[in-house]
Amino acid sequence: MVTLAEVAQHAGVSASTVSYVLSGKRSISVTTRQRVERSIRELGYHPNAGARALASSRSNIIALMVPLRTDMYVPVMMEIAIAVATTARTHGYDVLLLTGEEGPDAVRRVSGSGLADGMILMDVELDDERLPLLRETDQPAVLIGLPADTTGLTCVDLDFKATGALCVEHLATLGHRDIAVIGEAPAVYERHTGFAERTLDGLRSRGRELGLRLLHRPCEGGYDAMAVTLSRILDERPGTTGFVVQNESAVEPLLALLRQQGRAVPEDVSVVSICPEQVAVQASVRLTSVAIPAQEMGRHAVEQLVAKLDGRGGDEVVLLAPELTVRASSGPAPAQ
Amino acid sequence: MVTLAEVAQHAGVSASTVSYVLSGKRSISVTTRQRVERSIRELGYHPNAGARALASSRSNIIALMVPLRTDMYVPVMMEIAIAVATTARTHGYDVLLLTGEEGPDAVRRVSGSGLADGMILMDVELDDERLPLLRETDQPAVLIGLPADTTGLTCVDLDFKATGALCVEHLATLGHRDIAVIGEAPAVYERHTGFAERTLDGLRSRGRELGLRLLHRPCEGGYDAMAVTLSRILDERPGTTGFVVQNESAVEPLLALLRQQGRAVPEDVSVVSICPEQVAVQASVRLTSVAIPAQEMGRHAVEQLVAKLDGRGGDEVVLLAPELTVRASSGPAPAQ
DNA sequence: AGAGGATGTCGAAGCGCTTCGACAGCTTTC
DNA sequence: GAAAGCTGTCGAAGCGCTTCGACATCCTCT
Repeated sequence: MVTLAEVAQHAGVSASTVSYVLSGKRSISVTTRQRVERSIRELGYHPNAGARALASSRSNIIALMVPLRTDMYVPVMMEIAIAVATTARTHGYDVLLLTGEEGPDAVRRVSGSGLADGMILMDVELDDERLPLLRETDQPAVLIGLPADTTGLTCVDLDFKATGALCVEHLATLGHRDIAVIGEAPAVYERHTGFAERTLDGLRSRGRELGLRLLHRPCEGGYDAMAVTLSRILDERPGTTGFVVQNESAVEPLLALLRQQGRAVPEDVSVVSICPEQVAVQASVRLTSVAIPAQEMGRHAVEQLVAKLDGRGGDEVVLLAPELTVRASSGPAPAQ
Repeated sequence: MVTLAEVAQHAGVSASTVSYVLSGKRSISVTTRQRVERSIRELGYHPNAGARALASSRSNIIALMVPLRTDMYVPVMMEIAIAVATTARTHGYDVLLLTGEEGPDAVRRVSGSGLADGMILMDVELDDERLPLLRETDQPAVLIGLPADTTGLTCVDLDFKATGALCVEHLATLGHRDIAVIGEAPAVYERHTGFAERTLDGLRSRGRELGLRLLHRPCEGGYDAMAVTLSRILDERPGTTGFVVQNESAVEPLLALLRQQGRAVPEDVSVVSICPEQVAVQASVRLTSVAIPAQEMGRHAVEQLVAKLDGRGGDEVVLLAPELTVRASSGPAPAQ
């Protein structure tokens, strides 16, 4: 293993000079710099991460805490994780993958051991038990998701309230009056995951303003659960012509069931989905949807965190504006 | 930040004693150990990761390299990643998430900097460009997937050849003679991803033994691509009654199309899928399938790697035996 | 009783890096 | 032309831990 000292000797300079070439924290003459850089290349030198962390008390590592559960939004999580990892690299950071399993202790362990310089938490619940710890250890951190109390925290998320509003607006504009909302699994609401509630809030408040009739039903996803949910909805509100779906694994079953019942999409019924772009495009009917900007969220989170670590910028809540893309699943409401 | 020295002072012992309590590498009297452990708890001590890594040249970190591409098997990847992370924790390791973006350089960087003690590579291609590096730096590593040349490497994977064989056997047993194989996207084959080719190998060789007629077609997945692929298949082999599908995003479109054409599953046509359990269960027809044991693969990979790092065990290729679960999508071939 | 072996603890060296202060050799300034 | 200021480089200290050899003690054999 090549060390700084060996590089220094090879280049005929002192160790500190090599260090300054690497960090750029002091000015170095052009000739010296080039000599050192050449030695580094020739010897194939890579600074030892541990030594660096010890001496500088900076590990250049960001911890990413993903939920253990794999019951929802897996592709979104993955996309975020990958975006976090690649964005982090462009800022010189690596990413440590923590699962929710360890629970809040992970926060303590990571901040106590100096393993990571900061953390990004995904799947934040409204009243997340990791937050008190985060505040008390004042770990630089960024949340993906929005807890109930955001004071002193930096958060990044899609503006789900606006998303909900956007969906009903679109359907209202097309003339739909009776709208059913197929939501996430009941467990998601029980857990008080913020995004589900905020979406609902947006749907309802804008729906009320527009004078729509809204019916919200959580749904486990999958074909069977969707069948039950759908028939209940149609029993209760036979005039339903618009659907807003916020549950990836309910989308395709819903389309299949509607088709099966002879309800044509979008002629008889319009469907708007809140889901990743890929799902919307690959569905059996190309879906009018509000995309979940997973990459953006990951990127923003890293950038906020890096800014914090650099002493720039403070606590901020970044809500990304939703964008609705009209595709083949929504159209004018049928004449009464 | 609490240091070892502070703990030592608080407990009235030397620093080395505390270190030995922590590592268990020398015997310590019960009373001393308890005193030290108490101090650790009271002060909330966490060993500094950097210092530890520097002194011991062990970081207790495993690097996990996931593919950048998110075009296939995303939930599987995620499940593996999570299994890797949680299993690693039970062995005292953390996981560093590397994306394919950096390419082979990541191997150099990680092994050069001592950032990680070993690595796990996912999505290994038959002739993967990371392998020479792995061999030359002799990084302890485990591959998930099987390259062409496995000498000197430890690999973990599903036995895809046996998986292919199992699928055709099942269909043959039910009396199907004309079988179509819906494969991964053409790009996957072009990239020479081992698992796709091995599956095909298993399908073909067992199919030949059983005297079946096999037709293999790659497919992009999604509704439209599947529609084209299916109609081509049925043009060419109208008597096809069995389908083997190895492409998550083709499964549901296939079922929808068959339904639409009035071909009942499993009465007229049987479908066997190679996919994660969840997909099989949630499909509109519960699918007879060979599950991709993502968790198992992640767990095995970590265990192999940890064994290597502990100096136990050597190079080995672990192929997990496939298991076919019969569900509602396969049945006896229709009478001619 | 004294040699020899366990057992438990300590001191010190050193892992590879960053960073601070020092300083030699310049150039600028009045 | 001496004082003052830059620039570029170096030496040394120290980050917090592990680990090696040394050394008391206390047992256990003959």
